This record gives sequence, structure tokens and C-alpha cells, in this order.
Amino acid sequence: MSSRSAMDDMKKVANSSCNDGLLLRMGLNDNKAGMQGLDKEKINKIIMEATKGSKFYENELKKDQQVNQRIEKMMQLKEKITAQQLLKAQLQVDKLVMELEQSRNLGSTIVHIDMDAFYAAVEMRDNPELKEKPIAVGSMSMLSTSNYHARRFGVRAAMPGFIAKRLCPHLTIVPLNFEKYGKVSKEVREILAEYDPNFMPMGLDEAYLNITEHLEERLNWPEDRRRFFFNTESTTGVDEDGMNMPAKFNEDEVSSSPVLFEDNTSLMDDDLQQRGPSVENSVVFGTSAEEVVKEIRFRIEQKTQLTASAGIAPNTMLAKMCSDRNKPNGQYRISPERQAVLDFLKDLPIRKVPGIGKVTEKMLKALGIVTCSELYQQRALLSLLFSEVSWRNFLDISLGLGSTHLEKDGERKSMSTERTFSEINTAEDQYSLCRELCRDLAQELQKEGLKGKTVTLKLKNVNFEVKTRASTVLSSVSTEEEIFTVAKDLLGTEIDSVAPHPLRIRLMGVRVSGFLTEEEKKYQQKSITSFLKSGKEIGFLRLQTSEKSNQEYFTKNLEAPHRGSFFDQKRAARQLNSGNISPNKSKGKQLIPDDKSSANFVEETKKVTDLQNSSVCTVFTCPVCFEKQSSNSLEELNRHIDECLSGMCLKDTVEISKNDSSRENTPSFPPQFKNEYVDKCQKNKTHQLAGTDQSAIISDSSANNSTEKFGQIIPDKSPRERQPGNLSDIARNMCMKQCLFPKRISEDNEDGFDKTEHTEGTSSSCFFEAKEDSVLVCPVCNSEQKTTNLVSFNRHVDVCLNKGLIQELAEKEDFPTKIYNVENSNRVFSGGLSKGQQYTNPSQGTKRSGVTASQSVSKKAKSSNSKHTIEMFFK
DNA sequence: CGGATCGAC
DNA sequence: CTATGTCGATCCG
Repeated sequence: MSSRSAMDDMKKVANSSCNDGLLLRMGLNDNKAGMQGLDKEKINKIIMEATKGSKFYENELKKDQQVNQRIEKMMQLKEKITAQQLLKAQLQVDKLVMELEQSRNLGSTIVHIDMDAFYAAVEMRDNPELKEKPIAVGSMSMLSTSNYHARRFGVRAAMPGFIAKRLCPHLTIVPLNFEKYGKVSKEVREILAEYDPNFMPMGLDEAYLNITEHLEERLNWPEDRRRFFFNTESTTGVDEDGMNMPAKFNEDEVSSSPVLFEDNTSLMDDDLQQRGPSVENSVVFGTSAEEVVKEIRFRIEQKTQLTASAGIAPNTMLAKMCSDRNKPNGQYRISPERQAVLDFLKDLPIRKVPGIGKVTEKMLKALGIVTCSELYQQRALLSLLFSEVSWRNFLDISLGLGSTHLEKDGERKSMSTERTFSEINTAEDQYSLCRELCRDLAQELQKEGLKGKTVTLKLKNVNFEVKTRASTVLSSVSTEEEIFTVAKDLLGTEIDSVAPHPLRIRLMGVRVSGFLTEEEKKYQQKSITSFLKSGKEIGFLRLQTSEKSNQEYFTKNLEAPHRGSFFDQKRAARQLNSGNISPNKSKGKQLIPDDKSSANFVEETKKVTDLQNSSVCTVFTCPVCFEKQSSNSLEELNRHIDECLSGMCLKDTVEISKNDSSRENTPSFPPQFKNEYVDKCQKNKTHQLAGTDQSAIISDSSANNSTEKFGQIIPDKSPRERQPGNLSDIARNMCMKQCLFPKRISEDNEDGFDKTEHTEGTSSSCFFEAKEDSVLVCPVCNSEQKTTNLVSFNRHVDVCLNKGLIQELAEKEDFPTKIYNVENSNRVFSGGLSKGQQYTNPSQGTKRSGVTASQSVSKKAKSSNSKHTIEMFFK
């Protein structure tokens, strides 16, 4: 039972204006040691007193009401269900049940290992002073876990320390020490790996193993291979520091005893006797699954002096529930027979099922469902009240179905970081905090080489109300600046929304999701490769700024006819190919490459290389003005392009503004250009559905054009982002040529590339912000892009361009696939996941929690540090 | 897609 | 004296 459910009980008490008093004091009940404890009512009363009236509690009540409303809605729905509908559903569901039953697989042996009160156990092991005391690990704000002694007082994981103190004034609260837990965890994992090299850790203190293979091999093992020795050192209780250690902590119902295992199912004294003639101080384990797991637990305890509980079952869901059965320091097995599974589930409360939490439990309870067999009985009804995914999951649960193998790490879907702190209410602090979060997140993203398209800002105000605001940009972000650019926008909107009141928050988080698919990554890789070569390998590259190794330049010329714009060509190519285009089978594949143009590209590129190598005068097509240029050197060509660009800049300024041309740094839109722009937009109108095809030339651009507003276009500044972006640069400049884009203004940015580092501060003026809710029309795909800033709009354009161009390139087989980092050309970015990373397991039953050990460690450590830094804001 | 919600540890 | 976390997934509109 968690503190949350204690809280729920309290709500009931409060809501029914219940009596207080009546506090049974029991202490001596089932507790041989005479250990003091509190009964449930008393616990609830104390929790209530501590919590009542707090903002937190108010919010809990509110959330509760929302759940109640959901339930009410569901009940109304239920009322409308006719007998006939139900019957039909019953038939359909039962058909599915038959299928599921047929596919039932009892052939695997899955083990779930769960360390008992892990953090607390480690702390007690390492500090004998704590041995007999009630302790919890965490802080005054939040506890991670407690030992079994403290649990008698109702002190549990996820309970704030200050409340725990009221429940148990003698409680010792030990601060978290993730490094230590990580070490111990590693020791345990080393053992587990021997039984299943592909075992699946779930956090620091849990793991799934598939021991099916091990069991087979083990049958042929000689006894000696199954013999393990008692570690006399650890059982006499001396650890490295020479401190006296108890072999186990034990404050539980189970009396402490010197036997190996205390639970009913594991080794007993006579059990040990039966193990036959044994070498002194050793024990031999059998070949059954139970024996294997006993062996594992034995070895864990010998090695770490910590106990673990375990479950053995034909699938992960059942194994997990089994490990809970004889906790602590026990194990349980469901034998691989259908009936055994069903017996196990029969009276099992649904809440015990992984994946069914507080809310689901309550909803099902409203339908009279508490146990798994009731869940099965109501399968028809559930199929009418819940989503497909939900009720099918319910069905799997009630049949005892789950994953029978440990799935490979899936791909991570998002990454985030968040922090709780004492109230922050000034915009300045909020922005700098936001930046800090972005920085941390960017670091983590970079570790895994991930870039995402959606940035989500999460805020929790001082009333514990949580808000999330998301914005998806069309080119992936990964650096601090990129993320912050989007996040600060979202934050600004929120600050504005409560103005003139300050935004009073106690938590802020930033998340990036919408990672590139493997497909998209490939394209990126290829594009990077083709456009970025490091060091001497410079093919057709030019140093953007001499100081920086930020080499980038146009590596692609577009084929003639040079008269048409890039977009015209694009459109033409598309039309040409439209016959072959199968309607978007999958995202990011919309564009069939134009063989002709890509062939042409390769040719041109070759010319470039030739130029480089032979210094023969060659003719190029300038990507800006589309004039043929003959030159002897790259320098000369570059100079031409520079001139071209700077010439463009002046005359190609475009801005469509509302009436507020006075907005600083936002030049007003010359009427003639405006007309041209609008014309352009209108010409391109079609009936194609916007959004269904990124690269569609066509889309409806009618809405709100008159309120459009452009600001400065600035390319993304991050080198990493820039690498694949050369095409975009070309295209952007082409856009300028087309007078579709506003001009960039800053003199620092004459060539359109931001050379300056972003500096601290929230008002970095590296780009202009469009008025909120601007709708810009992408000159590539002509679709309307709602945006609050130009950076995101630029990204969209980048993507549009990249999609078309990169895919052309991708078709060329001989494209190298290595990726070079400009900043460090030794490093190769690979899209692959490294070991120990998060993943999503799509199959039922096994859902891995988000973070690896090390991530958790660093994040939590950061979290506590940051609290201080934040508090310093207020002095 | 964006936002809220759920569940896990 | 105060004081209730952090992550990823999924569902719903």
C-alpha cells in the first residue's frame, strides 16, 4: 500500500465527516519483537492532519473529483448499453478469447527479481547503527523507500519526509546515495547475467530474467557446478570497513532467524539437510526453476548481504506478481499450467497487476470489479466501455497472458528533465531556469545522439496544478539553444497569459519528443556526409568563418533551367513523377526522388571535386543567382556567391506585417512585395489537404494571410544543426531571391549565418519573433505554418527542403554513410542506442521505467543541487 | 498534435 | 520553521 492510498482513505474519512478518536493502539499484535507500530486508522489520522488544508491536498481533492467525473461518465455510458449490444460484444470478445487461449505459451520460464527495500537495506547494511531503527531513505520532502520497521508506522515510499516524521518521530531519514546503490546493483546484475545474459534490468533494484535456456543446460551440469559456498566473512558480518554487519535486516512479521531463507517456500533447515552430503560451508542447488532462483537469491545475499524476492512464471506479468507474493526475502512460482495460472489470478486484486494503478482500480471498482476473475467475467462490458487497447489489456490480464520473452530495447520516444524548487515567480529566474533545463536536456540528448521535433514545457504552479505546453517544429532540435528557443517561447506565452500577475511555479520541466525515425536518420546521415567533409577532405566546402571549424557551403547546384525557382523545379519534378507516386505510405517518404536531378547533382558535385583536384577551370551554376560561373578556384566562386548573397539581401527584403511596422527591428513590408507574395500564395492554392503530405507543393493557404507577419530569418546557429542544413541554406537564399522571405537585418548577419554565440540572458536578439499566432506560408510546400517565431518556421522550411533534396541523394548507392562532427571530426554519431538505455516495451506486461541507473543518479543529484542555486535567487 | 492523465519506481 | 519527485507512455479531444 502506498502513501497515496493512505491519502485516499483519508479523503474518505474527511469527506464523510468521520469520527476521530478511536485510535487503536496496537503495538504488540503480530509483532513478536514487541515492535511498536501504528494501526491503519491512526496512520490515516496523522497523515490527514499533516496534509489537510495544504495546497497539495486541495489539488489532490480536485484530481479526485475529476476521476469521479470520469467514472460518472462511464456509468452513464454503461446505462445506455442494451442487452443486445452486450450479447454481441460477448460473442466477439469470446471469439478473441479463444484465439488468445490458443496462442497461450507456457514454455518459457521468466523470473522477476526484486531487491527488498533496496535503498534502505543498503543503508542499513553499511551503517549498523541503523539496524534496529526505523529508517527511510530520501529527504524531508520526499522519501524513496523505508525499511520494514518504519513501514509499521505507515512510513512508505513516495511519502514526504516531514509527514513520515509525524508518523514516526524516531524515524531516521538517510539521504539518497545513488552511487552506492548503483554499485550494489551492478554486483547483483553480474550474478543475474550468468543465468540470462539478456536479462532486463528495471531500475536499480529489479530485473526480469528468461531462464528457459539456462534450465535446459543446467540439466547436464555436474553437481559441483551447482555448489556454492557460504561467505563466512559476510555471514559473520564484517564488511570492508570492518564494521559489524547483520547478515540481514529484519523487522518483519517473519521472525529473524539464521537460516538461509526465511520464507515458506525457500530453503529451510531441513531443506538444507536434504541437500545431501556437502562440503563444509557449501550448498548444492538442484536443477528446477525454484532451485535456480534460490541459488540466485543465495548468491545475491552472499555477495551483497542483501535479500531479494523473486517470482517465477511463464510470462513477465505473472512473474512480477509472483515476486510480490512472498516479499520480503521470498519467492513464488506459478507452474506452467493453464489451471495454475488461473488459480493464481482467481482472487487476485486487480491493483496487484502491473499497469493497473490507482485510477484504473477505482474505475473498475465502480463496475464491481476488484479481482482478476471479475475482470474476466465483465469482459464484454469492458469491451464496450474502454478503448480497444485498454480492454484487450484487461483481457490479457484476466487470462494471465503476458510477454513470454524479454523484448529488445525499443527506441526511446522522449526525453525530459524537470525540477521542483521553492516558489519562483520572476520571469528572469524562470527563463534562466528554463535555459538550465534545456542545457541539461541537450546534454543528455547528445549523449544518445537524439534530436526531436517536439518540445514540451511543463509547469506546476504553487497550487500544484500542472500544465504542459508543447510546440513541434519541423526540423529536429537537440542543442541547448535550439531547445531553449522553443521552450522560452512557450514559457513566455504562459507568463503573458497570467500577466500582470507573476507566474508562480514550483516545478518546471522540459521534454523533447518526436525523435527521428531510423528512416529519417539515414537521410540525415547521408546528407551530412555529402555536405560535410572535414579537414583536408574539403570537397566543395568553404570556411564560413575562419575561426570556427564551421565549414559549410553550397555543395549542390541545381540543374538548369536556372530560370525557374527551386520550388518551381521541385513542383515540376513532382508533377513529372506524380504518376509513380504511391500515396504516402509512410511519413517522410512522400517524395520520389527525381533521378534526373540527382544524377545531375552527382555530376555537378564531381565537377567540384575535379576543380579541387585539378584546378581546371570549370563552369558552375551559382545556387543563388543561377548564372553559370566559371572559376578557377573555390575562393573565386565563393566570392561570387558572397556578392550574390549580399546583393540579394538588400532587395529581397520582404515583410508582411499587420499595422505594426513600428515593431523594433522589423522592417515594414513594401506593398509591392506584399502583393507579390500574396499572389504567389494564391497561385499555389489547391485542394490538397494540408498536412497530409509534407512535401506537397500545394496546400490551402487562404486563412489569415492578411495578418501574417515576418521577421528576420536566421539560420539555425548550431553547427550540428547546420551540418545537414547546407541545402537549406541554399534554399533559404533562394527563397530570398524569390522575395518570399523577409530579410535578415542584423549587420552581424549579413550573410545570413549567425556567427555569434548566444549569451546568457532571456532577451537574446538573434531572431525576431513573429507576433503570436502568426501564420506563415512555407514557400516550399505552401502549407500554412502556425508559428510564434521564425526559428521554428525556418526549421519547417529546412525540413521541407531537406526532404526533397536529401531523398534524391539518398537514392545514390555510393553515398558514404559516416557522419562527421564538425567540432570533433573523430567522433562518429551513430543513431544506435547504447546499452542500458530506456526503451518502450510495447507488449503488455513489461514496461520499463524511464531511466537507467546512471541517469537517475545524475538527475536526482542535479535536482538537489539546483534547489540551492535556485533558492539563492531569492537570497 | 497538444494536453492531460496514468503508472512505475 | 517549511515541506509531496521524476520519468515515459498513452489516451482523449
